[in-house]
Amino acid sequence: MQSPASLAVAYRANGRKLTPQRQLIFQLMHENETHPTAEDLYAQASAQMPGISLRTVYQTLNELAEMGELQFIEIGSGATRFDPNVGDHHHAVCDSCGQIRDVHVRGAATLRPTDSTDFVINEVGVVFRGICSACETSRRKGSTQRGAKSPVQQAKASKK
Amino acid sequence: MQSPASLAVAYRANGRKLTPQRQLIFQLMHENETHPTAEDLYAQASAQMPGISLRTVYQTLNELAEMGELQFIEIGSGATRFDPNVGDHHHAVCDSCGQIRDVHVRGAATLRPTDSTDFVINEVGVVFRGICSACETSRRKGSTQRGAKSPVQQAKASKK
DNA sequence: TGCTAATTAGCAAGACTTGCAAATTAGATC
DNA sequence: GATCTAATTTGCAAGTCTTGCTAATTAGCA
Ligand SMILES: [Mn+2]
Ligand SMILES: [Mn+2]
Ligand SMILES: [Zn+2]
Ligand SMILES: [Zn+2]
Repeated sequence: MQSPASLAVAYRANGRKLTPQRQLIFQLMHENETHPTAEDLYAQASAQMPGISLRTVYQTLNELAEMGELQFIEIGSGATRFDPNVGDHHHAVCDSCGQIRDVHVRGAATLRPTDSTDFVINEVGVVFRGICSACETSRRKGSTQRGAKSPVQQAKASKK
Repeated sequence: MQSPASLAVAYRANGRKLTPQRQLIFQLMHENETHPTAEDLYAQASAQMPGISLRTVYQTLNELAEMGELQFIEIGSGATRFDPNVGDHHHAVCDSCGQIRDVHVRGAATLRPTDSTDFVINEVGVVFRGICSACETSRRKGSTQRGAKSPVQQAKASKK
């Protein structure tokens, strides 16, 4: 699934209706590479469809996830991020700006624990945490780099 | 840091006090292999120290994280789970019961994205999702296994 | 053109976590 | 041991994110 055309098919297959709201959200989500939050999407959707509700955005995202059209990503920075790319890929998270970018990792799919052999693995996810080039650059230019905080701590601190 | 003895040192080093609450939480956390939530810990702590507040549990966990004594784990199932093990290890999450177990993965630390080379990596995390042996067993005994839901969907559904 | 089940919008409420301020206390000082 | 004070704990209000509920609306079908 990638084209809006087959979106109708996917929805019908699930006994669901193809509403303007659903079409818009699906479209916005595929135009967006940033792994946005529901709120992010809501803002974008509102611009093109004034009156659309945040509730509908959440509902649609949940449906699409159920239909296997997208995945949720939780990096512990508050709101859930969503990802229209359900193919084989992984993520690099910048601990400074929170950006999540797609990355590919050779051999990731075949990684296995050296212990816990009695566990049926359905999925392997790799997450890299670090600093993106943009943040690294601005950081060198004398920004106040304080003592190291864990990614989570940082995420939580930035909420304030 | 592992022993309660050095806990005092760690706290002092940070200009902090060694309170009974902090000692208890630290102890409980090291006795616990389940990657419990703050609420889980609060329940355990309350048993031994009636009157301790949930607020204090959260506060202490945050402090310990800042001090590098523990890490937070977010698997998208609601509450944050905490992990007293800050050493090199990874996790296997059961999509059925939510259990998180520690696993080791050979070569995980040296994994690198094949793309995004302009990213300074501080940490590599691997998460396996699947079904634990306990769930797999009970599942075979005719339990009602419904259609596949994503891990997150399942986590959210189980909240209701 | 009507019918009806599905969907939307709006708002209340739930789950988890943090802010705040008054009361308490660990640890230093005398 | 008694005193002092900054740090800590509590309790509760409030914040953030997400979902429950239901009246009004609408897509898709006859
Ligand atoms: Mn992605
Ligand atoms: Mn662990
Ligand atoms: Zn960055
Ligand atoms: Zn299980």
